[in-house]
Amino acid sequence: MAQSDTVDRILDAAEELFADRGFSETSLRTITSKAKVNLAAVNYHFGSKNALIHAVFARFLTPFSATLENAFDELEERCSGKPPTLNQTLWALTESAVRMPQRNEKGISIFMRLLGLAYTQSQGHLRKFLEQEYSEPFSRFMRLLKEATPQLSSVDRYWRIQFMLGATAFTMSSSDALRDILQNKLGVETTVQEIAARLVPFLAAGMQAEDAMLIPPAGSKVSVA
Amino acid sequence: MAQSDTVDRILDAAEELFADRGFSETSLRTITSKAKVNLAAVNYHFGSKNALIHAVFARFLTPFSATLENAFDELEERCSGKPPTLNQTLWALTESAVRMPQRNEKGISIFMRLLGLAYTQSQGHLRKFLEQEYSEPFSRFMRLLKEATPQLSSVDRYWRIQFMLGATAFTMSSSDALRDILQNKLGVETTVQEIAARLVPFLAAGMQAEDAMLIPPAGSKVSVA
DNA sequence: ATGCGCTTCAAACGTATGTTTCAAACAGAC
DNA sequence: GTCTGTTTGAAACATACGTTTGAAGCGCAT
Repeated sequence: MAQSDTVDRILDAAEELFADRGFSETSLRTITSKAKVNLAAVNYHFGSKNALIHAVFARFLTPFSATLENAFDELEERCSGKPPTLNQTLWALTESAVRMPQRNEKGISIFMRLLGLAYTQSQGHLRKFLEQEYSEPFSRFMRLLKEATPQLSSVDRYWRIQFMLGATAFTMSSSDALRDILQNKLGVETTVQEIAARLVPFLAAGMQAEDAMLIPPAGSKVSVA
Repeated sequence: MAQSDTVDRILDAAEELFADRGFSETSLRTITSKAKVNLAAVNYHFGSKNALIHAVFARFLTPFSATLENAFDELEERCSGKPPTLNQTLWALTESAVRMPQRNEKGISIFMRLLGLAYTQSQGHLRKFLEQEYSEPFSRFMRLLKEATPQLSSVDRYWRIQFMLGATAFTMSSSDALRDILQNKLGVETTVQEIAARLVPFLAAGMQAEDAMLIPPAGSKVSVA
């Protein structure tokens, strides 16, 4: 090993194990054992377990962030002034995720699962890290969404964006389990790309839903057609 | 304390702490300290930490399950034979959740957050427990959804239901935080009921979206209107 | 008052975790 | 070959966890 692939082996093992079980549920000993490196190597190369978690995210988020910026650049250029549509914006995001160079066949699935975990499990340090490092493409995505849905009030748009994030993060964070269930129940194989392809129309339709009743039916009975 | 409110104090503390941080991240010592009971009380009254987790879920899921069954009964009776619409079904669920008697003002938020955790964090034992104990109302909800969306394929419906669950669980699980952000950014007050009122149309629209492309546009460029 | 379940309590147990230590192994420059 | 800075190795460290223990406390029927 010329200049030590220890770091990469640790990152590979950690990435997969984190995606499988979450962060607190994955011990350094499990990681180093899977990576076939010494236990102390993690603290030697990364400093701490939290720093390792950051490194795992940085390794795929940094190139993804760049890819995404390029996709947004192309999109805005192609639209030459006119704001891109909602579908275009969502697809730009999806394509960037799907087309990321993957280390292995599970790459995109792990990628999504980690993103979901980042949202649902982040205990402070990770959230801070992600906000500080990757706020720019996130802000840009928000701006594009705003321009693509001028008919929405700020409040409506705010909540619907939350709904979109929720559906995405939640689905992706357990997509392996969900895929297994589907496989057993209906005998259908599903790729992450197909899930994404189903998700985008769902999100776009929800985002552009007619503004319905703001207050639920007064009585305890439901009477909405 | 006539017949010991220790059990309830433990359940209250555990419920809130679990919702805040997740299961592995919440220690029995934190729970018993917040509940102001002895550490051994958990194992004495519940047997184990996993059993405590089950008890926390059972305490709110059992009455909710009953409320939901009633709501579905009423709904189907009112429709007298005809399958209820998607909106009606979603509203029945929403109303049941919102109208559940809450132990405190954070009740519904904790309720949702725990449901989200159950989905994303469940390490086997919890999932098994929930599937065994509450499969009936869940199946019934699924059946109603199926009848309300006959135009969807089984696979499409399956994934869109996951999207709905995700948007709901995710949004509700952090609705306190999200409400605060909205309050600060746009100066708007929002109740959980209003969030639900915005969520249902979003979900209904997504659920009934036109079946769009199943495979993303072939080239690297996005070209969907 | 006594005895009997049930509950609480402080303390300990065994195990697992993240982290540190320090000597050994190693690679490359001279 | 020898030295030097870097990386690995086995072992230990301190801490936190879930769980168990056995004595003390309590309410209550007798």
